[in-house]
Amino acid sequence: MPKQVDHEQRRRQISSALWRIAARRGLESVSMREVAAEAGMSVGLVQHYFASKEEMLAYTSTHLRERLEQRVRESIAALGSPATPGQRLRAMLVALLPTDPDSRDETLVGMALFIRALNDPALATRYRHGRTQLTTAVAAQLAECGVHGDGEVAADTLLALIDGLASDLLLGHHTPAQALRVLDDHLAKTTRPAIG
Amino acid sequence: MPKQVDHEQRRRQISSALWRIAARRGLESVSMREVAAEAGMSVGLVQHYFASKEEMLAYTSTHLRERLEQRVRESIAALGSPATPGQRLRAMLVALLPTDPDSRDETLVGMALFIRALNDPALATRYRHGRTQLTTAVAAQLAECGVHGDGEVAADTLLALIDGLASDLLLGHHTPAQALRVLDDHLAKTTRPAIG
DNA sequence: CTTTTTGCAATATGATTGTATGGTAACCGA
DNA sequence: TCGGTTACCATACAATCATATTGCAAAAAG
Repeated sequence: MPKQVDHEQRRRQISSALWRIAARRGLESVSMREVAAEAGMSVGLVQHYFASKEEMLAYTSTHLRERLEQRVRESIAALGSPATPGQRLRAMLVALLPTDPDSRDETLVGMALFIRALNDPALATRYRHGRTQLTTAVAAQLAECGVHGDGEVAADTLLALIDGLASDLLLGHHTPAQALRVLDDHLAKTTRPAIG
Repeated sequence: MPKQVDHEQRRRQISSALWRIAARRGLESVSMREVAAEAGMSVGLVQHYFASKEEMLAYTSTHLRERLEQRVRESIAALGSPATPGQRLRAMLVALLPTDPDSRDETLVGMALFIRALNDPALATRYRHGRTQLTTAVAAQLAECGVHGDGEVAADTLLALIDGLASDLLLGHHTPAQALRVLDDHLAKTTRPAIG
């Protein structure tokens, strides 16, 4: 057989082509042919790595999620070692916002896939688990900040706020600076009394 | 000609068929044939009232927006005449949340159309204007509550929160009761000191 | 050496898409 | 009553879709 190939890398390569198309022209423009062309390969090869379009979209969905988690980790790590819990919380939340072209594309496609998943119970369940994970992670950071009251409600509040700000950023209703102002304003009012 | 027909009513009827399909099986399942079948008419008749699919989607988008504004008005009106500014603000925000099957369907389709609009500059501009209108309206209600600080930031915070809560409701991460708890918690912390 | 197996492409298939066209029947204004 | 307009349907059309099939060349396995 021809030189052995890294399956996972090929899948990522195809998936990247997919969300480049989806980001530029929408999920509805994603077809086997378009993806193959963008990835610079034949339709048959795309089929070789993904049995169906559905499988390709599902893979992209988890791939995007992994990249998101990585961005969060990197954002926290970039703070350096002497960082306060409050700084880590903020870094985490900011990393969830689409503030540069790359994250903008990822968020845009992620939202399109999310909406799509709402009409499919199985997919929706996966997103629901992911969403619960996020709440848990944010609540943990909040606990380290020593906030008073129900940490889970506070975490859900923050994540809902982030989700809305993300939409506003994609729409162009906010600039990144404006979105950060809204976020910081909220953080100041809700966590500052406890952080001191 | 056959008995004169109310064009606007026909358009609404077709548009309703469209978002019934979109809510149940997603925007990607919306086709001329499906819409015609759901509306109980021929494809040709749908074409008679909408020159293109794009026009049909655009109409649905503004139709949904009108219904949203109407829900907000009704929600405020339902308070009765002796209502505090704080109650009016809350009624307005709650009306934006998908808390029953009908509003759930509308929000779901509205979000799908929103994501779609992000890849079309002209449509995005319309949504941006609508979003700005909302901020203005909420800021006005906030002003009546006599809040301190930047009313526009507070309004944008509230609307971003609502948007995120709407997503969480659609996903099933929150029940309506949970979403209201998050909203009320936030309102208490941000407006109560001023309302007294 | 064969003999598989594997990466990859070309093409076939049948369904579905948005839209265009041609028609029929009903009703209005003249 | 008659030309013209309108509501509506059936169907045709070319494009595009996801997927299945076939084939071939390269390299690993025997």
